[in-house]
Amino acid sequence: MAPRYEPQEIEAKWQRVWEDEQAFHAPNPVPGAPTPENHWYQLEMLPYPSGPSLHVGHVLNYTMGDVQTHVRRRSGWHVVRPMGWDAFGLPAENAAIREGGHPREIVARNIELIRAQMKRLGWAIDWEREVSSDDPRFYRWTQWLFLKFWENDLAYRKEAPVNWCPKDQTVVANEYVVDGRCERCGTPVELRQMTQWFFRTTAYAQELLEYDLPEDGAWLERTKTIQRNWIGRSEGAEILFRVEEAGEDIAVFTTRADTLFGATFFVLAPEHPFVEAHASEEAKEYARHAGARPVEERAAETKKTGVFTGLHAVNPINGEKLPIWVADYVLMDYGTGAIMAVPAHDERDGEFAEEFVLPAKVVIDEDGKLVNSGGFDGLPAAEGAREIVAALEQERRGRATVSYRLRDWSFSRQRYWGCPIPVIYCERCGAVPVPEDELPVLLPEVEDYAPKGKAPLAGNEEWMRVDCPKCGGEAQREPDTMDTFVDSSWYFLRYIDSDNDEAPFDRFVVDYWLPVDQYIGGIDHATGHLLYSRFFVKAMNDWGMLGFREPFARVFHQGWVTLGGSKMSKTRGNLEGPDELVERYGADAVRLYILFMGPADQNMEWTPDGVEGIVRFLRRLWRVVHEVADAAPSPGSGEGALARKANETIARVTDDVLRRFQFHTPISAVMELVKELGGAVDAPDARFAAETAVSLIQPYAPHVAEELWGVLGYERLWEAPWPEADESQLVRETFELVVQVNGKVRDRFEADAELTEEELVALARESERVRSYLDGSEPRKTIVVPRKLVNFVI
RNA sequence: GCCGGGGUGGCGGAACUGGUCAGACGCGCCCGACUUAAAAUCGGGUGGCCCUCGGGCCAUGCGGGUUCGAGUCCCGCCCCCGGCACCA
Repeated sequence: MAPRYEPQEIEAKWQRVWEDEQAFHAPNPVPGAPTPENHWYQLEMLPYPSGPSLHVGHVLNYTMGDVQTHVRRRSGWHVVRPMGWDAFGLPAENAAIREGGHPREIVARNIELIRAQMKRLGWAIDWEREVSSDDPRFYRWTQWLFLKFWENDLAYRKEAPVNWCPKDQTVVANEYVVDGRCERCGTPVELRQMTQWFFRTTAYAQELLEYDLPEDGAWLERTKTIQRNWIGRSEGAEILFRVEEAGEDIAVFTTRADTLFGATFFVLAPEHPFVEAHASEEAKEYARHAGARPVEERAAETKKTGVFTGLHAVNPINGEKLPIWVADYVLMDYGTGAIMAVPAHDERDGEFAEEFVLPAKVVIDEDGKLVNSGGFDGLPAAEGAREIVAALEQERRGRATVSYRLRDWSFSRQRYWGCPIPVIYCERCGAVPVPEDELPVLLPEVEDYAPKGKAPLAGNEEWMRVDCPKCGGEAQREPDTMDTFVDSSWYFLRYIDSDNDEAPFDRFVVDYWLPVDQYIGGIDHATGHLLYSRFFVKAMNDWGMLGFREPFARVFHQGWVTLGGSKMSKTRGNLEGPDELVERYGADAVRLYILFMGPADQNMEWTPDGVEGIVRFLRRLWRVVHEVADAAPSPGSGEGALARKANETIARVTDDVLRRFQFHTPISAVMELVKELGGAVDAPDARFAAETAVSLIQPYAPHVAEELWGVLGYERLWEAPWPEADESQLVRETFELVVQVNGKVRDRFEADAELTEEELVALARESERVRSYLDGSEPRKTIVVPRKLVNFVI
C-alpha cells in the first residue's frame, strides 16, 4: 500500500532542500575561465509589489517560465532565471495612499509576502540576484544611465503639450494613454502645456522597426505588428511652398506627391509658428482656441473648422498661388504641421473644401494615372510621385523623406514614489547634471507626498536647496521623479550583475547572458516597456556598454486570466490569488492546473472547477508509481509497448515545451502514459515508463516528482538529465494500415512496416470488407502512402 | 478604412509538414462497482440524425474550388479579438 499523498509535507520538505542548497543559483562566468557555452536567460516580467499577493495570472506567467527553466537546465543549458520588484511608481504609491502608510514600508511588506508566495509555489528562481527598483543601489544606476542619455542628447527638457491625468495628478506617457484614458486609473487625460523631460525615442524610430535579432530569435507577428503600427512609418516627400507675403518657405509632408497638381489650398496646424508670426488676427484667435484641444476631441467634430490667414503659398510644381488656411484637422506633431490640400483625392481635404466652398481638381483618373498634371500626365500614380519628387529635387524644392507617428517618451512625473532625476537648476549655469560621484540622489522624506498637481519633492525645501556643482552658486534640485518604466527599461541587465557598485553592470557578464533567450509577459506592454527596453539597449550598444542591439531574442505573451469575463486587474478589483488552492491541493496541483487550462497564449476565464481532474491525476501518478516500485524489477526492461509509449511521450513533451512553447499538451501526454501504465504495473517495462512519467512531469510538479523519484530509488531529479527519446523505439515494426475506397476508410489492420508499396496494395485487396466495396471491379487508381494507407479509387 | 490574430462537441481544448472512420487529454453529464447510505475512489459510456444493431448519413463559421483524400491549401463572404486612425 502506498502512503497517502500529502502535498503540504512533501512540498515543504523539498523547498527547504532547494533553499538550503541554493539549488537554482547560476553563477556568472569569470573572464579567462572556461564557461558553459550553452546558456539560457529565462525572464518573466517582474511584478509590481503594489498589493500583498500574486494573482493567478502571475502564477501562469511564472510557472511557464519555471517549466522552461527546468527543462532547459536538465537538457544541459546553463540557465539563469532571476526575479525582482518593480517597486517604484504609481501602483505602489497609490496603494500606500489608500492604506495610509509610507510607500517604502508598504512595498517592503508586499515584497516579503509575495516572495514567500513565490517560494511556496516552488519556482526555481536564482534569489541571489534579486533586485528592487527602489533600492538606492539600483536607482543610483538608473540615475547614472539618465545622465548618459542626457550627455548623448537622447534625453532633453522642453515645454510641450503632454497628457495630464487629473486623478493621478501627473503626466502620463503617450504609450500608456489608452483610448484617451490613463492606463493606470482609467481617467480621461487632459492636454497640458508643461516643461517635461523626454527621451528621444524617435532617434531610433527606424531601428525599432528592424528586429536586430540573433539567428534563432523570434518575436510573435502579433507583437511586431503592434509595434509597427505604433511607430507608424510612412514614406513620402517633404515639399517647400514659398509664401511671398512673408518672404518665407513652409515645408509640407505628403505621401501623395503624385497629387501635387491637385492642390487647391494649403492648411497649417493651429500650433504652427507661422500662424502666430504672420496670420490675420482672426486666424490667430482661432488657432489659440483650437490648438488647446486634444486630438481625440478635434477628431470627434462632425464639421471641419478653420480660418483663412490672408496669406498665399506658391505650389512649386506649377506656380499656382494657394490660399493658406489654419484648421485644427491638421496636427502639429505629425509631419511638418502643414499640408497641401488636395480635396479631390483626400477625404478630409474634401470635407474641408465642401464646408468652405473651395475648388477641387481631379489629377488621378480611374485607371490610377496622372491627368491635369502637365508633363507628368499618363504616368501611373506611384511612378508619378517619384518623378514629381525628382523634378522638385532638381529645383531644391522637395525631397523624398520618411515620417513616423512615434513621439518622444515623456518620463518626468509629478509624484513622490519614483527615482529622483539627478539634475540641478542654477540661474547662472542652467540645468546642470549631478556629478557622478554624488549619485545616488536619494529620495528624501517629505511631509506630504499626496498628489497635488506639482512635484511633492518640491515641498522639502531643505532638500531642494543645493549649491550649483558648476559655479557653487545657489541652485535648486529637479523635483520631478522618473516614470517607473525607466527602471524596467534596464532591470534585466542589472539582474546579471546586481552586486556591482562600480557600474550598472559589467559588460563581460552581460554579453555572456544576453540577449534574454525567452521573455514572458503581457502583450499590453508591446508599445511601452518592450519598446523602451529596446530603445535603451540600442543606445547603450551605441555607447559601447554592451555588445548586442536587442534585449529580448524571443518574446512570448501569456493570455490574460479573466474573472467574470474581464481581465484580472487591481483597478477592476477582480483579483484571485493562488493561496486558497495551494493550501487545499498543494503547489504542484495549482501549477499543473493553471497550465492545463488551455493554450498559454490565449485568454482564459478563471474557474477552479477543473482542478479536481489534476488532483485525480496526481493521486493516480502517486499510486501507480508506488505500485511499480513494489512490483516491477529494477532496472527492468526498456522495451515493449509501455516503453514505446514512454519514448513517444518524451518526444512529444520535449518538442512541445522547447520548440512549440506549448504547455498544456505535454500534461495530456503524461496523463495518457500514466493511464496506460496503471493497467500494467507489473510489466517488465513498467519501471521504465514510471521513471519517464515522473521525470517528464518534474518541470510542472517538481515536488511530487522529486518525492516519487526517491520512491523509485533515485535522488536529485532537479539535476537529472532530461530524458531523451530512444529513436529506435519510435520506429515501429508494424503499423496500422488504413485501407480506403474512394477516400473513405473501409478497413484497418496491422501491417509490417517493411512492406513495399506493391505488397501493401496486395494486402489491402485481400481484405473482405474492401472487396465488398470494390465489388469485383478494378480500381481506376490506387494511392499508397507508405506506413499509412492505401486508397482505391473506383 | 489599414495592419495582425482567430472561428472545431454542453465546456476548456487536441489534431505540429493535406493522409488512421476529426474530437486526444481534462471538466461536466450518464451508467456501473464498492458502501446501510453519501462522499471519496475505481471501471465504462458520452458530436448530431437515422437504424433491420450489420451499419448508414451529416458534421471543424458560410459558399465555392483544387485533390484519390481538406479542420489543414486556394477564391469569395460572415462573425469575433487585438493594434493604428482627421497621421496628410
